[in-house]
Amino acid sequence: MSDILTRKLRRWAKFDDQDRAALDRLTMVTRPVVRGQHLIREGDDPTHVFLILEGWAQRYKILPDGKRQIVAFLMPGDLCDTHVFILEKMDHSISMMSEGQVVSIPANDMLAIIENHPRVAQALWWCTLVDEGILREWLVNIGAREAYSRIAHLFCELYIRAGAVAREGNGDFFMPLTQTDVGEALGLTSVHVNRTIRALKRSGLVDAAKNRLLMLDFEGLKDAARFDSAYLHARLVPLGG
Amino acid sequence: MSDILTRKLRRWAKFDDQDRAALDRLTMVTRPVVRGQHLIREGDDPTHVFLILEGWAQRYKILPDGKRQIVAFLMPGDLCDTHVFILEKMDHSISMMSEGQVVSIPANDMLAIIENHPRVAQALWWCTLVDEGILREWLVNIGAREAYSRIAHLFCELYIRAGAVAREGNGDFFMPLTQTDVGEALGLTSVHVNRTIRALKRSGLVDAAKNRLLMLDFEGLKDAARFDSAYLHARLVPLGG
DNA sequence: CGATGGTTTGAGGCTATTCAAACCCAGTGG
DNA sequence: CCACTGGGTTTGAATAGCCTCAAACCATCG
Repeated sequence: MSDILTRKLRRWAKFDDQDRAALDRLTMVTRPVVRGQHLIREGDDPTHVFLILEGWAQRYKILPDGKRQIVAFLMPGDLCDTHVFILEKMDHSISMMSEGQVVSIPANDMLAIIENHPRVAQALWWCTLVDEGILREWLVNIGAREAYSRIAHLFCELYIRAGAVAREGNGDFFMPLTQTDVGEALGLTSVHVNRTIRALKRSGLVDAAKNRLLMLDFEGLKDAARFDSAYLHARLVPLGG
Repeated sequence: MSDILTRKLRRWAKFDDQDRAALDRLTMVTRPVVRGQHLIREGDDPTHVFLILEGWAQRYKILPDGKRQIVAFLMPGDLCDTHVFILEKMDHSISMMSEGQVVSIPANDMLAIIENHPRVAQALWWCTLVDEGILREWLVNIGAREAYSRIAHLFCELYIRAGAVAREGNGDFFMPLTQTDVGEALGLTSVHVNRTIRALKRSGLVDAAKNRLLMLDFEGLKDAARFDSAYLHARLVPLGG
């Protein structure tokens, strides 16, 4: 189960046995985490990189007036800030949205693998670029789409990133977001998110249960969102197994 | 003038003569560009990295319905997508907002310098991280602030990034954005941007002329924006000379 | 001097917010 | 086993912020 990183990175680079071994060594010591637990906080001095093995996390900032803006969702296989330890201080926080398992990788180990395993370094670059692409698309989503398509777009992205497209036939997948979370990610109030999600349900596009989202009509949802998965780059090709 | 990159990167790493020489070699051949000219377009296969020497550029995406969302402003010293050539296809376009000078750096030269000059590589990483931080802050800005403080926030960022804080005593600096640009960057209509900017003027915080912004009360503007420059990291320390 | 691109202004309408309360469900403890 | 609690969802009514459409204005430029 903890070779999830290798499996993810392998999409973007051919690794030899040494690469794989080095990656495996990183992910030896896992640590259970509970819902709400912080991996790191704004203002902290980052000394470790986190790898999510199980569960979802959120990256967010808090404004002086108490408002919260979520700027990313992290799911199994995602690395938090591969190179953030270059900076002095975290400018945001990361907390778990569900229970799960994570690995804390010391900065030095990370640096070492980057120096000694160019193919791994390249794959990590790739991840960073994809993350940046997601950030840009979020900007487009919040800046240029209205609530209905905005929420639809987020659901499409999460569906694909969670790898649920090909895996589970029925379209039901783990998605531990509250409506408040959705609002804080998309710049909407939870009240409006509620009303809009029911509109999506009424249209027969999705349904929801606690911690689960049910894709009833993925094509319809993509339509509503004007969703174009190009920005996720190769992510959407799971090539299962 | 074309040592602007070296000067910028020097903030984050100590270079030796070879580092400096390698950087200088990159920026030998400059190319004049006019306002509106594209450096690269969505869908293109990126083979070069661009360095802006003079003038401002914008990074943007176009939606199916024709709406445009600007996701970044680039100014002298900024590199466009240091590693984007790892990806197959551009997922956005970059065009000049004013005339200027740029350098096109072949991907291979870029790769070579990263491999052979670890200090330069590290400084480039730093730039990428800062760019990502800016992207996150834009998300917060669009998602969680109302028009008045949102525009104020953008102006604060541009003022600092343009290096105008310390340099020009009077607070007047080059800023080639139309009100439409501001709107497309912040998720507002140009009409509303117009009204809001006049409100900022009425409050005595800024004034504007063609291609110029005049900071009348930077402290007041920061207040209005709840601006905290931490996300720009070391950028704001110009250490002139 | 007309053309063009950008700014300004007005009026009306819609989207999303605010505030407030009710509701539902799962977990907890008496 | 039922009352209680707390987090999350749902609903309503009133309002604010921002948008749409439309037109006028202004400066610059060939």
